[in-house]
Amino acid sequence: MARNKHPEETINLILEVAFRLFMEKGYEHTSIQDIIDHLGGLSKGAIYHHFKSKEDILVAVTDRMTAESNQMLAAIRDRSDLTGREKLKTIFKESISRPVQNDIFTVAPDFHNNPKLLFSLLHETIEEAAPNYILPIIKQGISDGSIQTDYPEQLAELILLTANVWMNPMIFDSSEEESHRKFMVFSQMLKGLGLDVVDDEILERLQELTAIYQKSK
Amino acid sequence: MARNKHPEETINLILEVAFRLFMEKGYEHTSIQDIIDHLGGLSKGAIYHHFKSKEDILVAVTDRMTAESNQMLAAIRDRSDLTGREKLKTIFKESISRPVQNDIFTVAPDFHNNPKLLFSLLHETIEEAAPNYILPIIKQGISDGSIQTDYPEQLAELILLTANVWMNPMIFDSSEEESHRKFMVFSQMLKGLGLDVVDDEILERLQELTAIYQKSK
DNA sequence: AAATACATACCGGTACGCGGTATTTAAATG
DNA sequence: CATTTAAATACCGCGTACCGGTATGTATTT
Repeated sequence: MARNKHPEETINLILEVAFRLFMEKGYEHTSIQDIIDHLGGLSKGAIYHHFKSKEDILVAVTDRMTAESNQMLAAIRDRSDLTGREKLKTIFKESISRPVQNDIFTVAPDFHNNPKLLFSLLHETIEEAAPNYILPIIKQGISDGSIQTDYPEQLAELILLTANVWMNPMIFDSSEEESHRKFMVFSQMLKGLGLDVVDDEILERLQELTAIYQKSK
Repeated sequence: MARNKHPEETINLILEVAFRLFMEKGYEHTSIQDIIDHLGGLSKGAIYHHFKSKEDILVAVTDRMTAESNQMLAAIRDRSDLTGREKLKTIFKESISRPVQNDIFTVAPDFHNNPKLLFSLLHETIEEAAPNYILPIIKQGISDGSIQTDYPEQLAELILLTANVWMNPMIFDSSEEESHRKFMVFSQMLKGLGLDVVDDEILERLQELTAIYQKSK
């Protein structure tokens, strides 16, 4: 295949194909050859020119998956018109109406056979998203008096772990009712931790979303 | 090597070797040949006679890992001299003094390079341990009035997810101080969910254990 | 001319299949 | 009860297909 004047297109192609295959067959059951076969003429050399390993592709894929959501988190974090508590509330509303991974919901992936991808996401959640996005907001909330806690770091982790993993219907398949009950426990938990950020509007939107996901399966 | 009259001994040997290697080097970096080399003369044929795949060995290994802990949970669940809340309290005490996977703490495995094993454990926790052991106890607690909740299933899941995954120093490497802070948030969370089961004795033991784990690394 | 974007041929290692053999177990026979 | 026999089981180890990754070559762009 002829050399591409815009290599980023090649990179994007590789990532799109890899993403789709990782979702369909799982990371471990997707071979480099599988990816090549769906690249439309490109070869192994192309892949290993742009990525140094298969694992490197996985990291790039997960980065891509979380990029959109992270941008949203960063934007809210950097606003100056909201208290910490209001920012958290905004995040919950946003992540429900425009769910964490928009593309993903159309693919309906199966995390059950994708331990490596799941782990990658888990890692991203705890090591990146929690300290970089949620933690600053909680700290601000402590300063402006809208949040009370002695353990901001742990709170940030626990919130994201619960929200992004436990309540994630792609990871733990839940019926609409179960999802709702999880959310009730979640909001009760937050209240118990001094974070009263869930209102009725959020609750309604969540139920709608879960219904949509169920139908797409 | 001569044929063993008691094949279960061979199976046990394979599982013990596999367990150790999976812990030391991770599942993915342990080859079948590695296992064979530590089997004392047994061959590839022996392995594939008793197990149908490498993955099959992993499943058997994780089953073994959780068996001990599950026995403890079942024993407490079936006692008739305790309220639901007291049972939960007992479980926390037990799982701290004799931690979930006793062997593991002496091996100090690296879950960071073991996504498959981690996933296995996660799955076991949510799909088996929570509904079969914690849930009945919570339900009893509701009956005998020692626990109040409208969402017993979700509570069981959340408790175990938090305790077995988030607070697991093998999964999320924490300093002694961080572990302590996690535990404070955990107990605060339980309190907020209507489960006041953590006392000072439990707290002390946890700190001791974390210190031991830190030193063995 | 130098750097970049790919292609191709190749390497060591992997999980696993499979034909074959030795041993044990159980049933049939004397 | 003793012996033979048939079948099931435990194990061997080479062969195979495939895997991720590398080294090197070639065409295109800058």
